[in-house]
This record gives sequence, structure tokens and C-alpha cells, in this order.
Amino acid sequence: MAAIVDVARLAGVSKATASRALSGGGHVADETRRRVEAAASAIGYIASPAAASLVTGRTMNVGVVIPIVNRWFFGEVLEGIERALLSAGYDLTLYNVRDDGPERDRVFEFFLARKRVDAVIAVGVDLAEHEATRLARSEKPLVCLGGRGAVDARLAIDDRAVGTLATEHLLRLGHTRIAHLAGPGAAAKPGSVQGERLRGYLDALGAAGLAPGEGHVVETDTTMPAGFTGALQLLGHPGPRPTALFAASDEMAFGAMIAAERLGIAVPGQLSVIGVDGHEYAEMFGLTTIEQAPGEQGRLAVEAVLRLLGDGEVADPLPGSGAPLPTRLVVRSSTTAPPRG
Amino acid sequence: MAAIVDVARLAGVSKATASRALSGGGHVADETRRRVEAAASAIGYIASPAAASLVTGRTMNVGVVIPIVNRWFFGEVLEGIERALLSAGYDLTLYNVRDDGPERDRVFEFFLARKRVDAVIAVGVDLAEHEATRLARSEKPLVCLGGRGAVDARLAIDDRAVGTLATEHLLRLGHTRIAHLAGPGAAAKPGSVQGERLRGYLDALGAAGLAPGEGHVVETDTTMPAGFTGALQLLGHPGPRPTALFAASDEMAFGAMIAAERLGIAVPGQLSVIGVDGHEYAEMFGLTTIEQAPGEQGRLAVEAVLRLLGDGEVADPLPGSGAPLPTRLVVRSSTTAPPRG
DNA sequence: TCACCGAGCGAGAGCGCTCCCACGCCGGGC
DNA sequence: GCCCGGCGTGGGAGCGCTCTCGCTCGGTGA
Repeated sequence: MAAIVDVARLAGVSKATASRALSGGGHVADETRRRVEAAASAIGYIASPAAASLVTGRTMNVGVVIPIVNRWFFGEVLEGIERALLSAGYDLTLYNVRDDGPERDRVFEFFLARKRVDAVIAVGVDLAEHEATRLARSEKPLVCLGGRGAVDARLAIDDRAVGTLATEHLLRLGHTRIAHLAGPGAAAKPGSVQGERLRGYLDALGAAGLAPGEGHVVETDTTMPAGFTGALQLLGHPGPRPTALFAASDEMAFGAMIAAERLGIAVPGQLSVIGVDGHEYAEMFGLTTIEQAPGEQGRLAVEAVLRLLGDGEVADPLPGSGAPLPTRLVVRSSTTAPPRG
Repeated sequence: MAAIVDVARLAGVSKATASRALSGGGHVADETRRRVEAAASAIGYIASPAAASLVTGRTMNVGVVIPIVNRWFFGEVLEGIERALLSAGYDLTLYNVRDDGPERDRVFEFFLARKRVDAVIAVGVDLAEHEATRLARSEKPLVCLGGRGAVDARLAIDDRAVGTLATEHLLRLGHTRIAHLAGPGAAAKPGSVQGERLRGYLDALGAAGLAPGEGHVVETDTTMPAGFTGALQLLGHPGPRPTALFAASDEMAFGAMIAAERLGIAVPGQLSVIGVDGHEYAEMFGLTTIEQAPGEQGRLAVEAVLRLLGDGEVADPLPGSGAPLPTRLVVRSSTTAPPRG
């Protein structure tokens, strides 16, 4: 295996100069640089990142902790992060941390604590006290996208505002019987993403002098089948049927639309449906939704990390102190005024 | 930062013994090992993987090249790989390689060539000649899951058999007008996944003395919206309408089922639909499908990699030489006999 | 004319670890 | 009683790189 000393010898310079020429730092004459580069490619020289990071203390590697890959939102975030890291010359090490358990502890205790990554991006993870502490002790920048727990920088949309915005859209159309397909933990975890969306929904209803009808708030997973089942339950509930439905995710909304179709309830004629996410399939379903841009969010998280690592050119105000991430209402054909009578 | 020499000093042993005690190799007295471990945790010692890999030459890191994360099949494979690698003590470095372009070259030339990973798993990637060469030259084990290009080990289902199996299921039910929603490149790339599925479909039809009707093979993306649009086109085609549809992926099949419902074509009454994948939403849709197990496939890929790295306990016959990965027909409510007349 | 500066380069230390080798010690076989 | 082997341990080399320090040398301002 060719080492940098071989390159140096071939180019007729010292190790130090070869290193400077190849890694770009320091003052090297153009002609020398060219000679070194030629020598390197001639003998197929490949730098050893291990040796470099041993001395620099930087791994050029960012760890990404994510609870699940296979959900549209998370996949999109992950792709956004990957793209941004790659173009900054960083590698992405993936830690797919599921629910609590020994495996989760293992990631935090063993993998992340090791000096394998320069920084950590946690996506939609509710960090436990000891997990945050553990990460803080390693003195690595930690950027969170959603989720909870005290950290250096947190990027998040305003989930309560999302709930309010969605509900207000339905109220403005004239609906008064508005149901909510809530995400998991909405009732139990008040500060969480799902809790805030529920809260925003209740706020908006309250401000209009309304309250959810009986059985009109159903809590379930944010998946399509869960939305399907949840909607069947919700729409099949005895008593006055809701004329509008706010689903906590687009996938749930898709499931609900299919459930409505199965029950012979026309969307939007008899039931308006609104979701959250801006899923790539929303257009096909004609779904009105509160759009967020997960890929872009991933990119912003990387930007924040790079800034904390001192890689950024500009020294902007610290991220996380800024405004919540943008969302916007996209109206399609799944929402309209309630049926008369 | 505490180094191993500090641990050694505190435990009253040499660096060498401390290293042996902590990394498990060699002969260390139980009592000594305990003392070293106690010392390590007392001063919060964290090993430096960079230093270790500098001397061992192993990074305990596997690169995963994947064209897209946000498609159910790929996400599932990725999660399977991650789980298996994690439990073997390996890290996963993600390279989300999209279509050709400078970025793709960059991954192969710059990232994968560097000595950052011990092995590479390529998922659903058609490796170009020079890419395969480049990887081979680095002398790292390379395991492919699907895709094309010459490599050490390839794991794949038999896609032609999948096409045949699906089509035969429909033939057995009595269908004769069977359409196919093919994946991208099915016609243009004969050896590819989509090409083989198309081929299997044509084989089965041919064996039954049939041929696809005009406009009954539509090629499009493997997504739900693409399946939706493709099915609208297919079912709206003038001339005799197909009574059955073989979609190259479950997501396409979902889109097709929704399209059929929109057109007022009953599934399975007037149109039987079969997909491929065993998508987690298939049950909700009642979709008959050729199931494969992407998560399990990911695990198998990791197993193959570990074997090639010499980590495996058993020296089984080389992977890739074995049979194709298993698939099985799961019949649900989306397929039935064709309507009479 | 001379001090000074900075660009260009070389020598060499040292990052933190593993592993090879050597050494002492103890138990068992001859 | 002696040798031998293997266990437990220590010493120290060296993995491949970057970075600091110091040198030289040409240009520049006083």
C-alpha cells in the first residue's frame, strides 16, 4: 500500500510538503503541487483517514440518529442530510434507534460515545435525560430536528401552529364538526410533536367556541393502515358524523380517504380531509395539507452542524435561536365547505 | 482526554495489558481485567477507533450504497442491514447514490476508495464497468443485493420467476387478458430487475399461448402515483379491457387499485390485481402479491459481508453461489376469477 | 545597505493504539 | 531434578498522517 512518504519520494519533496500539497493547507508552489498530485495518482495513492483523524482529531463523519427510516418524512430528511453532508465532504454514519431497549442504550453508550463522529444529528428522537447528558459530555455538537431534550441547537416546525392552521382552514370553510386523527402519544406527551398538533387543534376549536364531538379524536400510528383503521372507527362512531377530518400526517390522511371511499362517504363532498407533511403522494390524492420540507430541514440541520464545527464560512447567529422552520398550507381538492343541512 | 496509558497507569499494568483487557484478545487474568475495566470507567476512558484502525487496518465500518432511501423496499433493506451490522459491532456509512452524474462518480472515486470502510454493500445498484473495477481494486469485499455488475457475491431473488409466478397465478384463475405495469427500463435493459419481471410475464403468457393485448404493457416508475397514472392510461385504452393486472411493485399496484376505483372498475370483480414486494400496506389493500423479505435480505447481505471479512464463525460455502432468495405468493382479496362474458 | 517579512519547504515529533517479542513463572512429563 | 510449554505481563516499535518549528531565500521598505 502506497503511503504519503512514497508520494513524497517520487515527487522529490518531503512528507510535509506532500501532505500540504494534497490536503490543500499551507503554502505550496503551484508547480510543486502539480508534481505531488501527479506522483500520487501515478502510484495510486489513497490517503488514510484514520491516520489523519488520529492527529487532527476530526473524523469528517457525522452520526445521524433516526427512529425509523421507512417513513416518508424520515426518509426524506435522511436523504437531505446525506446530500448536504456529502457535498461538504463528510460521511454519514447511520444509527437507526428504535424504541427504548438494550439496543438503544448500546448506540448511545457504545457507538456514539466513541470518537467516530464529529457531531450528531438526532432526527425526531426524544432524548432521555441520561442520553442528552452522555452526548453533551462527549462535547460533540448535537443538532436536533424535532423531538425533545435539551441540546445545542434544535430545529423544528411549530407543531401547535400547524394544528391550529389546519383546523382554522376547516373552520373557515364552515365546518363545525371537525375530527382529529392524532399521532401516537398525543394525549400522553403534551410537549411532543403529536401532543402539540392535538393542542393546536383544540386551541383553534376552542377559539371558535367549539369542542370535539364524542369519539372525534382518535389516536393511532402515523401510517396509512393506521389512518385507515382509525378513520373507519371514527366515521363509524354512533352520533353525528364529522364533516371534516384533520389527520396528523399525510399518510394517515391517505388511509382515511380510502376508508371514507370504502364507506361510501364522498371526499370532499361529505368529508373534508387535511393532512400534514406535504407527502410526495399528496398531489395524486388531491390532499390538502400543511406542507413542510423534510429534505430542506435535513439540509438546514447539516448547515447548523457545520457551523457548530466551525466549517461554515459565515458566522451567522447560532441556529436554533431562530424562528421555527417554515410550513405552508397547500389547498387541494380534499377540502371544501361542509354539506348543507 | 484520557488515553489507554492513563487507564494502564491507574490499574497498575502496562499499556499492552490494558489494551488486551479492554479489547478482549489475548490472555489476561480475570482479576487484572476487572481492575483495568474499573480504571477505564473511573476516568471515563473512550477508545479511539482511529488509532486502532491505523494499526489493525480495519475500520469496523461498512459502506452501503443505495440509490434511494425513501422507497419501501429500500428502506426496509437499509433497516435490515443496519440492525445486523450494529449487532456485529459495525458502523454503517450511508452513500445515497442517485442517477449517474458527478456526485455518483464522487462517491465511487473519493468516498468509497478511501480506506474508510472494510466492505461495501450495494443495494439495487447497476454498477458500471469502471465502478466495479474501482471497487475491486480496493480489495474490499463487495456484496450486491440485486442490481447488475460483476462482484464477489450477489444476492437476488429470481425476478423472472417472480414475473412468471404472478402471471401464472392470474392464468390459473382463468384470466386471458392480463396487463402488466412494468418498472422503469423493463424494455430497454433486458437483464435488469424490471426487465426480468417483464420477461417472466411474457414467458408465462407465451407458454399459455397468449400475448399481451395492445397497450396492455405500460412502463413507468415503481411508485404509487406512477402506478395510478399508468393504470388510468392502461384501463382507458381503447379496445378490450384487461381483466387482470400484474404490477411490478406493490406500490404501483396500490396506485392501480385506486385508479380502478376512481374509474368505477371493481377490484377484484372486474379487475384482478397482483403486485410484488410484500409491502407493509398490502394487507390493508387486500393485495395479492409475490412477497419478498427485504429486511431479511439486508441481514443476509451483512452475513455475507461478515463471512468475507472472516468474521463469521462458520465457513459456509461462499454466499452468492447459492439459490436465489426466497419469494412466495400471498393470495389476498385483490385477485379472483375473471368476470363472465 | 540592512533589517525584516513571508513564501516555500524539510526535519521530526507525536497522535493512541495494537501487536510482536521477550521474560518470568508455574505445572507437568520424562 | 530438569526441561518445556503456555499463561500473564511488560517493553517498545510502528501504523500514516499532520503540524510545529526552523531554515533559506528573494523581495521590500527605511
